[in-house]
Amino acid sequence: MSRVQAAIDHAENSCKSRGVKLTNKRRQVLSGLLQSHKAKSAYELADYCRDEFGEKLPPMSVYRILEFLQEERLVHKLNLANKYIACAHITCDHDHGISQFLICDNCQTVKEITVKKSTINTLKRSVEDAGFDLLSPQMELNCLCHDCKNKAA
Amino acid sequence: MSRVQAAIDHAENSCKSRGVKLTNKRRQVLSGLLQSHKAKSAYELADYCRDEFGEKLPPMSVYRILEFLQEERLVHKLNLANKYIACAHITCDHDHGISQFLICDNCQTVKEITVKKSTINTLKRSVEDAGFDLLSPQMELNCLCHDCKNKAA
DNA sequence: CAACAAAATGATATAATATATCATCATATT
DNA sequence: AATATGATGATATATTATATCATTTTGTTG
Repeated sequence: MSRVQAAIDHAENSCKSRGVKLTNKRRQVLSGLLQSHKAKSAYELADYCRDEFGEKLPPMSVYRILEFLQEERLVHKLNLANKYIACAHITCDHDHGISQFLICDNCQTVKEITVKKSTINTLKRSVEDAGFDLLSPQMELNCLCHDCKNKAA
Repeated sequence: MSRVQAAIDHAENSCKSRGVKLTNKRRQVLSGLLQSHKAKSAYELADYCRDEFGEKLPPMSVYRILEFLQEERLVHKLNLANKYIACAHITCDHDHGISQFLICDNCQTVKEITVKKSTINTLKRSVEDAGFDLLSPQMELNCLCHDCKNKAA
């Protein structure tokens, strides 16, 4: 079974157990995101669904679906580029921690990594020292992936 | 001398020593950002200049000016909200490190703090372990400031 | 099953953010 | 003054996002 299919199956189960529905359109949008290692905009996803599944999906619907998928923790929004990407941990059953997104400045490949608990705690402390409570940290880090680095050299 | 004026004076000098000009319009946009502890959009800054200085400043010019100010490290873009904020370290002469932006979800106040070298190094290592080189990390953290927290309680 | 309620999606309009491009104005330098 | 460079204006348009009302689909209940 493909990586994409496995992720979709997991998402299906996760939704079922949370009492919400992973409808056909939602599955299509999710698979559009799972397909690639680059983030996609809502409009790109609308195009993808039209081209891939022959279904006209208005951008408005895509936005609603993305909102749903984010609530179900299946998708993240990358604010750096105003695009969306599938959560890398769909197939993990356990609730994962705080994510960092490494975005290659050159090829736009995105990699999601999880930070250590201790680093998070350090962070939390410095935030609290500054008079704030951390709600939902999400770091988007401008990087150069080693593939691109090597090509450039 | 006011905090705003002090910052503008510093910016002035910094630009001079870098061989670029802090023009009138650029100064106006910068002062619009220095004025508040909340981030402002390019269009809000255009309005601000019109209202405050009676100068019609087209959004296109604001974007160019913001680009200039970012290059001169006087201004940051907050991607979380697609808004802009003055650098908190304009009046420090030394080059500051990597910034975290704490954004209150409730009142939109932004506070810029600098992370410790050791935390940065930890971060760098985990990024490199994942096959990426860190270019310019900027963390924008969704927070609740203690003022709002106390009011809510 | 019919009737109703709730959830999902469609359609349309419009707002907000951002970029591309060419024209004009201001300022330095010779 | 002539010219070059940098800054700004004007305009068009692209891109991302939200608001709102209509329609369709699905689920529940009598």
